[in-house]
Amino acid sequence: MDVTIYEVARLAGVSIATVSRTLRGTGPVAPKTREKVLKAVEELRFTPSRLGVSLAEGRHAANGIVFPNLAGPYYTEVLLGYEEVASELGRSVVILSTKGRSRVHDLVKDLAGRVDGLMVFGHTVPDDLVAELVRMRMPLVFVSREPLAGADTLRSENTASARALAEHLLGHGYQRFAFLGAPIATGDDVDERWQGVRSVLGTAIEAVPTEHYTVECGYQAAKTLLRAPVRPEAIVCSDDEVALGALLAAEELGLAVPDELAVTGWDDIMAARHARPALTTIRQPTRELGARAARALDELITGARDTPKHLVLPTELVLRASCGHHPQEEPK
Amino acid sequence: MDVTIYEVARLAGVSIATVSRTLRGTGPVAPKTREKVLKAVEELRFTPSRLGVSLAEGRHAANGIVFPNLAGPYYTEVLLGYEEVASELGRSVVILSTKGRSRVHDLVKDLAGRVDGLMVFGHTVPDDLVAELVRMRMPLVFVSREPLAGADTLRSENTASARALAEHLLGHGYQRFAFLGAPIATGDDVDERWQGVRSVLGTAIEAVPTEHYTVECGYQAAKTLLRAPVRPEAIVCSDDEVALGALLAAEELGLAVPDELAVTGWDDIMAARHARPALTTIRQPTRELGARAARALDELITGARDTPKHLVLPTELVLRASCGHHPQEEPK
DNA sequence: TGCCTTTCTGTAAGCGCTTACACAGCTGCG
DNA sequence: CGCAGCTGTGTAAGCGCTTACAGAAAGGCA
Repeated sequence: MDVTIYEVARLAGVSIATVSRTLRGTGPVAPKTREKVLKAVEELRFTPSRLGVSLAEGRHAANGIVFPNLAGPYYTEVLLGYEEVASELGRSVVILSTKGRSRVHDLVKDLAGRVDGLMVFGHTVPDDLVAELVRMRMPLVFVSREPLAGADTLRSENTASARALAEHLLGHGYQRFAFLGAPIATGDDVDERWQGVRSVLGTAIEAVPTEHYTVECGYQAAKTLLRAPVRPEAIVCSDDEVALGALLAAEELGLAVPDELAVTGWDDIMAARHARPALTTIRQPTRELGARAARALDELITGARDTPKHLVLPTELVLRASCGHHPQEEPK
Repeated sequence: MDVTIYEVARLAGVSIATVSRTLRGTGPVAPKTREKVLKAVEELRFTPSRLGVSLAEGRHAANGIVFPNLAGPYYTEVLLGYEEVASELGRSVVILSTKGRSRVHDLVKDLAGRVDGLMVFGHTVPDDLVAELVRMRMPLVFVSREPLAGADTLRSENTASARALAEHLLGHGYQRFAFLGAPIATGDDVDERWQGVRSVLGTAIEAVPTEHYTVECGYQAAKTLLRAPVRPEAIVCSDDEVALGALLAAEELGLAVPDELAVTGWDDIMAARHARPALTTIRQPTRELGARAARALDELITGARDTPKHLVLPTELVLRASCGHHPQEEPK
């Protein structure tokens, strides 16, 4: 990244404008001139400076993404879908993880200065900053968050599948339930799941918070819960990782799953399939979430669309062994 | 990102140089002037354009990272460690996934134009491009690749732990082995693992290739392998995902693990712990790999160091149920 | 042959910052 | 009182590109 357009121009015996035109294909260039320029470019191994181009064009050709962490497969998958499409559209992806960070505000702001648009998970960015970004017309797509004005939102369906799950569990004959991993923020995915489940089970289900949505926290909370004098027959978990923790706790306490205790997860991460018993869960179209976010962002950035869009993608109930026995049962 | 330093200067009644100096803290500024400037900045909600700053400073304040994909937890963890430290050092992270991409050459080149330094996994970048990047003195750190001139390399230990694993398996009394997920590139991690294992087991172990290092491919290859007239007593897998596939295949074929078949993985991903039987594997310091890469890159970028460094991080054998029964055995 | 187009190329003005350099106004000392 | 030495500020030259505009060369037509 040392040789500039000037040196190419000098070597080719033309002006920098001609070099630029040749390389970008804008404006007419005589075949002979083009040849000279290309030869000089080749010889000097010239690559236009991204900085120069961006400054002149007034665009970064890059997208940002803000996520809490990448620990689980969920965020990873979304990120992959996002990066793939962004790359297809000629944009790089700049990442920012907020987990365990102070100064999130500054970090996000810095990120915003490097990109043409931003995808944000849930509530990882403080509300006042969101407002500021909206005000300065930064193209924004939120994933897994309730709709808000001035930005796209993209979610996977939670309430209906939560109901379906709850009804399936009722079908198994369970009567006492717990929801492990109670919602932390109103309007986020977990909150919707909780609302959906409760709308079916009513007072038969009790919300049990966990500190984080991790295996470890799920394990701790489940151990406490399962040691209580009256324990639930089925534990609906906020996500697969918490559910895996619950499985560990059950195993440790000598409770057979699903015979003595049913457990369900959410997301269908890889470990869900490999756990024993395999985890009943709800599959999200993670990859597509990311891909759609990238496309939506592109529309906003290019100005192909200027009214926010709010989309909800369908999910799928995946029945495995952890919620009870299914002789010939037809998955809904 | 609309208001420029000129407008701030005008509003504050000073020159742009003074604004710049105030904001950066370079050079002296009279208290009263500073006040005026800060007030104007506040009022206009001014944030310096990253592009302008970078162009003038001649640096991006960003690092790149090239990985094959993010499917498994391995790359994810490394990425997280990398991003965390990079962010600490004031650098953003621009990602590039090469999986399923044509034009990798162009994509990497574009990436190189956006960052001050690059971390690259294994052999994801074509050799000629690597040579070119080295030639143009782009700071480079390779992870999980054999040392090469002109760049840092960072690996986790493979050979010794492979030997330890092989010896442990011999201790269980097994005599026929297979290595599932045979090395694809010479000098990469898997190759080293294979070499290490073979150096102990010699002709008692046979290499069985898989198309990719995934659960699916491991499953397919294992099924074929286990149906053969003479099947191995222990399968050493190139990584955990392949091993999980092997577990699935064994289950499907009605083979009890570990009683009729031992299986081991590599990496210690989350699913390894939750599989049943839990997977014996070798833990890599993934997070630290990323963190160290970011620091090494920083040294190279700032010029604190100019001779390449080649580092190997230790790994740890994690004994679980899948390799056989351990009554009171002391893990090595 | 002369003039109007077209085609091609160069000049120069940004894009938004940083910073070397010059200079003005003060302070303090001999 | 004069001058060296500060401190504080502005001017202007980049950083590496894109592109509007203008002008030169060449071709077409009457």
